[in-house]
Amino acid sequence: MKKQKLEANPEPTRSELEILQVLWQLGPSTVRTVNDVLNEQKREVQYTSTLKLMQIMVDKKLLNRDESQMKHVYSPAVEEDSTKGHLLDRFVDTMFNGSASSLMMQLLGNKKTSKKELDAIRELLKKMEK
Amino acid sequence: MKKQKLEANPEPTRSELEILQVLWQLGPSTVRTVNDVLNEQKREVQYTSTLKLMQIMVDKKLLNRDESQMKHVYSPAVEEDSTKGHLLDRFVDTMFNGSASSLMMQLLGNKKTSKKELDAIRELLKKMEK
DNA sequence: CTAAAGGTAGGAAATATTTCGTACGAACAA
DNA sequence: TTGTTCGTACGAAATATTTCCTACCTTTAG
Repeated sequence: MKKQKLEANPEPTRSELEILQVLWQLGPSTVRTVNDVLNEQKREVQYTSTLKLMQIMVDKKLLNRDESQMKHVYSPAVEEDSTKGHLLDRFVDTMFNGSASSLMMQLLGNKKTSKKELDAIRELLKKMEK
Repeated sequence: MKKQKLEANPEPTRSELEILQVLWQLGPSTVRTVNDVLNEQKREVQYTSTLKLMQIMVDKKLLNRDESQMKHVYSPAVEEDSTKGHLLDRFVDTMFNGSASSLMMQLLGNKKTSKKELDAIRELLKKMEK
């Protein structure tokens, strides 16, 4: 890789997103912690792989790093809601031509969307009415 | 690339998805047609790049190719709904921990989701009741 | 017939992403 | 002190994705 595009908001890759999820959930954490969680919840991965990825993410401004301790402490540099919102937007755009209701149709057509989920969604819409 | 994972349903990459979109929309088409649409609607790309990608997609069983004519005619080998459904599932899983209503919240929090979209979604839910 | 236009095939290169080996320093237990 | 454990840094390799150059064939206009 010669040069990264130097975007204002570089999009996290899939693996980077996994790391962000962990940090959004746990708050500021060490590489060790993140790596443990990944191995528990996601997939097997070596410590140094996770380390490297998190270092890259600091370069990309996706994470902040507190180096005051020997064990560096990493925290998200991007907000959860806006990041997910942005990714969702792009997803809707590319997959459903920008139509949120098309996406809903897909969702509702899925067996995997439970009745409980549907009720929650109805609740949401009711609240929006007001 | 040594060996592709040989999955039953290889996931289309971003570029592959663009091509699938075109073919889902237009139906069976030549490389020339697909390439023209991509350059119009998406981004500048050389003819042979699109060709190569579509050839790869045939290998991956994402596309079918009719070689009976000199101008090969490509068509989707995967169904639009199930493909999008699958990708949506994974998206919900990785981004919203499997919660479709969380995704909805994001969507509703977005300015970009118009009133018209919301109405359409309500319609959908109403239909589901029955 | 000949040249130009347009098609496919194949491989190499460019780019992006992910993984990990190695080196080396600090902390800590014995 | 000494060696084991746990940390970071760096670079390279492995993998995946994307782009395009080159060769060569077929069709078509002249």
